[in-house]
Amino acid sequence: MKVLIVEDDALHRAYLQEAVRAALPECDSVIEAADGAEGEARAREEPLAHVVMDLQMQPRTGIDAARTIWRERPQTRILFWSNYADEAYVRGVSRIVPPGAAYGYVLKSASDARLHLALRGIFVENQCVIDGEVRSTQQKTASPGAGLTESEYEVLLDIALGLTDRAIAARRGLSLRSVQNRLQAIYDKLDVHPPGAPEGQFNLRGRAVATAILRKLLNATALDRADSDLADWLARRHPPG
Amino acid sequence: MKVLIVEDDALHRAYLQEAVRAALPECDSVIEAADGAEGEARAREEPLAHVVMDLQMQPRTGIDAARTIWRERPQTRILFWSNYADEAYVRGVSRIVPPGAAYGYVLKSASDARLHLALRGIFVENQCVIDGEVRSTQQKTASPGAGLTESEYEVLLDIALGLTDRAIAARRGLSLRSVQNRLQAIYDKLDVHPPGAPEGQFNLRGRAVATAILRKLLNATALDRADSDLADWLARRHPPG
DNA sequence: ACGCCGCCTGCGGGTTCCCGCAAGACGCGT
DNA sequence: ACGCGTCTTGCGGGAACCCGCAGGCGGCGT
Repeated sequence: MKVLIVEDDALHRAYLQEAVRAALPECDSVIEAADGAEGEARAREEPLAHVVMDLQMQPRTGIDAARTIWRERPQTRILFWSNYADEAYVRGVSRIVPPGAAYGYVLKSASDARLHLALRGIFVENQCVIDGEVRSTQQKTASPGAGLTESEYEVLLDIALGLTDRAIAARRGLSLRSVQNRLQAIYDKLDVHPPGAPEGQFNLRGRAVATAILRKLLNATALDRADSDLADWLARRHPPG
Repeated sequence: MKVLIVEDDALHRAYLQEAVRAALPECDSVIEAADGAEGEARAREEPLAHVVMDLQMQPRTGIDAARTIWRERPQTRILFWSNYADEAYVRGVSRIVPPGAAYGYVLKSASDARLHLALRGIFVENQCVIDGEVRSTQQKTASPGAGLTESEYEVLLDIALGLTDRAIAARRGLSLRSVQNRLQAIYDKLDVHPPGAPEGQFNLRGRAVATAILRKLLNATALDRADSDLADWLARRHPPG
């Protein structure tokens, strides 16, 4: 068995190397990559079916790398190893995992034992191993009470990018009023309406984005990706010239 | 000489311990703390004049800890050791460093040699040691051409929090129009005006926040702090009841 | 078929935002 | 004192936003 480690922090990389060798005696070769792009290249070179992946890397993130790896070989088993369980990350991962694939999500703050179990569970037993904390935020997004719909989440990204209602309507193929309906649903679910403060204190649109960021529903990398997508779409609509 | 290390990641803490012992043979005792609150406590217990401080910690950040340490003993020398050179962090540090104090800002991606030099420069030679990358973003904020004024930055935080123009005016003691002037200056400096896209594509207010985040001018922790400040202010204005 | 429920859509109006114009206020150099 | 630049404030209007109301679809249980 070969294992690929993609992680930009040298200390963490060394620690992972150690942990993999300890947990997987059947592993005869460990390959390291220091960022997303290098990780994709290594995975392409030789048939690697086992990857440990950091999420926050520059400029290509772990999600970017995982997406291309899974696109080429959906059976690859990937263990995501991250500092945070932000909803933005969890959503990002959920969106790209191929049907039936085994993967894992373990926090860097987890104990050696937890990491050990996850490595064996995913790479040997073909299970999905998700840290409890991650699992709970995962469930929050699915519950229909709170938790935004996928389409509401898209609109949330759009207002976070600073698009007008009209632009969102054009982009998502909706009427203006439908966009505003989604917005009201978002305001409602994010509980933006002033609790004790007088009316008119908040710009709901702005406040929604702020609370989304404060609740880790949005983060800088998610915004970054959304902004590139938007740039692409704009370029297609108004070809350069 | 005693040195205090405040860092939540165990691996990085161990690495720092090693680096301090290697660079400072005159250091006879190294004390460790795993978060901001513990760091403040340790610094208070014994007269510690030399601190290495991580910035991103939960729940009390390195900036929080440094502020209280410096408030009690302004002569303390602090080396900030962080993953990023986000303008939000750099601004946060600049705001709290006491006049004449020696401090440093080194990135975690720096080489052992750079860290070594910084440790000796700050703790022994009483110099300020700022990584080049950090220095350049520091200068960007000072140049009057680009770079937001302190007061513009405040207003930027306010709109990022979702306040209305009127609320900002009340909070900052300005007229409505002045707030809008600041906003226009922000829109101008952040280059929010549609480059090729047709007018009406963007909600300038929202777009300004988005580009500020994309350019690392704002980040989640800065927003978090601003939101607490806002909550305090609201509580003072509308006492609970 | 019928009613119910959810989502999409148009209309209307009250509020907020964006910004050009112009009149003070303050500091600063000559 | 004078002129100049920067900052502040008021006014006004066009655009965008927030949202209640009402009608039109499509699915689902009885």
